[in-house]
Amino acid sequence: MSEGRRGAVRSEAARTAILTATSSLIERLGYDRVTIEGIASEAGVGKQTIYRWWPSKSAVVAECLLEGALIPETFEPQDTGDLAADLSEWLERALGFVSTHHSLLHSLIGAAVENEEVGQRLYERLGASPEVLAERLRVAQAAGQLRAGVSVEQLVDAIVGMLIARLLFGAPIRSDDAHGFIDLILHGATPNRPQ
Amino acid sequence: MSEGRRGAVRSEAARTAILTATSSLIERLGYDRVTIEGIASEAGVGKQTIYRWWPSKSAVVAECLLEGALIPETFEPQDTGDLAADLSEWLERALGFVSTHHSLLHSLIGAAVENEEVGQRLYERLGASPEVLAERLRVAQAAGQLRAGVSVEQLVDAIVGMLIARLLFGAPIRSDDAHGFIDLILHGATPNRPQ
Amino acid sequence: MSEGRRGAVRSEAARTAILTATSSLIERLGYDRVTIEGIASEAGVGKQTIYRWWPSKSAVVAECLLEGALIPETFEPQDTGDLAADLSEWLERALGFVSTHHSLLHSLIGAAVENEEVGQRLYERLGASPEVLAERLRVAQAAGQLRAGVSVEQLVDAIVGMLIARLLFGAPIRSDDAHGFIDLILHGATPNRPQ
Amino acid sequence: MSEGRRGAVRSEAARTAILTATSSLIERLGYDRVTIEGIASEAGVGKQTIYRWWPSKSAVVAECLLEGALIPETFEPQDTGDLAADLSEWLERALGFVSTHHSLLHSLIGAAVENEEVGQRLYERLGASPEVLAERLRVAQAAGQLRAGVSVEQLVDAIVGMLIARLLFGAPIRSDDAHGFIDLILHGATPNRPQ
DNA sequence: TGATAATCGAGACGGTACGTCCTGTCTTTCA
DNA sequence: TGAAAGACAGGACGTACCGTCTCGATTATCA
Repeated sequence: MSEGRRGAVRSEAARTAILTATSSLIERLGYDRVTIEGIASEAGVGKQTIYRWWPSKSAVVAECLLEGALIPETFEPQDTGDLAADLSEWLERALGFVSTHHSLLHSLIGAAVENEEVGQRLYERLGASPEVLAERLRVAQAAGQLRAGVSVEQLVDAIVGMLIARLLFGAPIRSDDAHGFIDLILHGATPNRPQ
Repeated sequence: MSEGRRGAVRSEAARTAILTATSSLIERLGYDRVTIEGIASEAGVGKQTIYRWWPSKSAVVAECLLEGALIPETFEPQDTGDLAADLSEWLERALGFVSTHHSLLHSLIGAAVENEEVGQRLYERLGASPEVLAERLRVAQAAGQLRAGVSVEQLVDAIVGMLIARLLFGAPIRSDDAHGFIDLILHGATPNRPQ
Repeated sequence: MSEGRRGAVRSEAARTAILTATSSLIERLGYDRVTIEGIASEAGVGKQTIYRWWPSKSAVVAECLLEGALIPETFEPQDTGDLAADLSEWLERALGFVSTHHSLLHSLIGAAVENEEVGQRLYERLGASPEVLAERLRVAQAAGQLRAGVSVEQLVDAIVGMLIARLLFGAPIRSDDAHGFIDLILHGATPNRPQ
Repeated sequence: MSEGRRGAVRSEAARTAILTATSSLIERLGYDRVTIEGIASEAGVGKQTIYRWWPSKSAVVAECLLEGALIPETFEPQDTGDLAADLSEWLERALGFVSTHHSLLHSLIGAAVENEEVGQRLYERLGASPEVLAERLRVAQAAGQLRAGVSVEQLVDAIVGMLIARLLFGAPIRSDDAHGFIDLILHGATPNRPQ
């Protein structure tokens, strides 16, 4: 078990202070106005302590997301058996959060561009991770609630993509869009479907 | 009629040189490694000439997009009467472009986070502008090819959002996803639709 | 006589406005915080109008001195026949002016470093020009009031130099130093002189 | 004892490189064509390292003078008991130096206008510091070699001032002026002195 | 009296340097 | 020996001026 490791061990206090400071600064200033020096100073920590454990600012942000320091809530679709209701209810909650934390989310998309891991963590936090949203869809697929040939990945991309697109392009976000959007996705845009 | 404007007039040569240099540098280095100083030097222009006409790097990029300096091609859905075919064909072209210019597009999303106008111009260039994609959909709606109650905006967001989501989250992009995705959107994910 | 000069003639109004603006700005800001653009703007004049007639900022200052725009008073030693009294009275006035316009004079020394002509004009304005102070001394020399072998130039340099040295090195300047200094210069520092 | 100072210590190598580069550039280009960026580049140093320790270009020059980087020689009057001979010999050396380094000294007067400390250091370097030239004069005063009522400060100002005046106003400087000037100062300009 | 030529205010232009901020690395001291 | 403090080389920022140029309007002379 012991592999001859000597000397002081990584300070949990410092690590926590860094994540807290980062989250707080991002909320106050937005991602791109946050600097490593600002984090170090806010956290009462040396810059080197940050660089020792993370390769970049965006990596710290990724860990903030992982720890729930930035987005404490979780958004998981339920499984009541009613796919449309479950998805609508989930998307309503997600859209509600996004609309009230518009600038935070906008910031995080910026971080995601720099660092793919941030994107993944963000994806997960909003309940759209492979293990959560996709799982719910796969359950539905298994229950025959999805057409044959429908790609779960495409389905997820359509839903999450709508969310991202609204954030990026400044379109208004209202949680009561949720039902209509899920209806569109599940039942299609055309009036008649070939059986 | 004359509104008393005196003094030398804006140099079109300088303006063009700046847009050209910016486009070239973004393609070579990626948006976030491009600097105002780099643009000025590449364009053979003083920094002040940039700051005189644009407030920020991202604003220059927005104008590059507007002028077609970054994305010369345009992607407009046709109107053959067959909505599914038109959209599939268009999305296929767009996905093809995106997949072969992955890093450019990734860059531009970064610029779009900084500057909403970049997002709008990017949106438009990909054929998803209100005047183009949405127009095609409205035509379809008028022709009864869309269900009542379907929001054209949501439809567009779902399609473009998918594109953005793939770019951001590193998912593979292949132009032969187009048909399946349009089918999903138009006909829905569920096997039976309440009539 | 006429050498075929065609076109508009130099605007005296512009010339005067420039000299006035320059003098005013130097008094308010000090020579080195005055800029050509500042002068042009204050004078309501185009930059080119300054560059057309003067090669540099310091040349404008030299003309300001020449016109008495910066130092309206003149300081000329009288000739009552009493050399010591004349010089004391003159130096007292000069030191009085210098002590009450300390920062202006300091500024002008800066201009003199850049442009020798400014030095000459300054020199003249304080009454130490070859045509004035040196002339008074030459009169005294002719009247046998100066020793044989005494160089008038050295005498002038000693007096004016003291003034400059005090300005440059921040020593206090009081007009009642004048009598003692002239006494020193005229009668020497040593108690006994070889006859 | 320990006053709790943590962190890396000031780099003597950087400090020396900056002073050396500054001196070299001033000699090559003259004070006003030297820039902070030029110094930094010549010294292989970041600009911030200059701004961290000096508030301005002229402050760096003051330190150059203090370290003897610009004027390595020192000019101190001897004390052989013969005041006139000591001062003549000293002034001859000083004038000799000034005449062979005319443009350097001209430059330094420009720096002295910007920064009083440069003036003081320059003063000192030429042997005219309170602790040196004035001391020699005070010794002479104590030995009864100066008249009662003669101000040592005025004496020093007359001598150094002559030097400055010649530099500023472009008068020729020749080291054989020294004897005559000291004779003038010590024995006065007038042929007869009231006993 | 119209063409020519010079001036004027205005202001854009290519540049240079400013002083500040931040990056990522290295060094010193403390606990 | 890990962590704070902080100095370091470097690079970009956005601003201020430089000295030149171009623009349209306004004089003045000459043909």
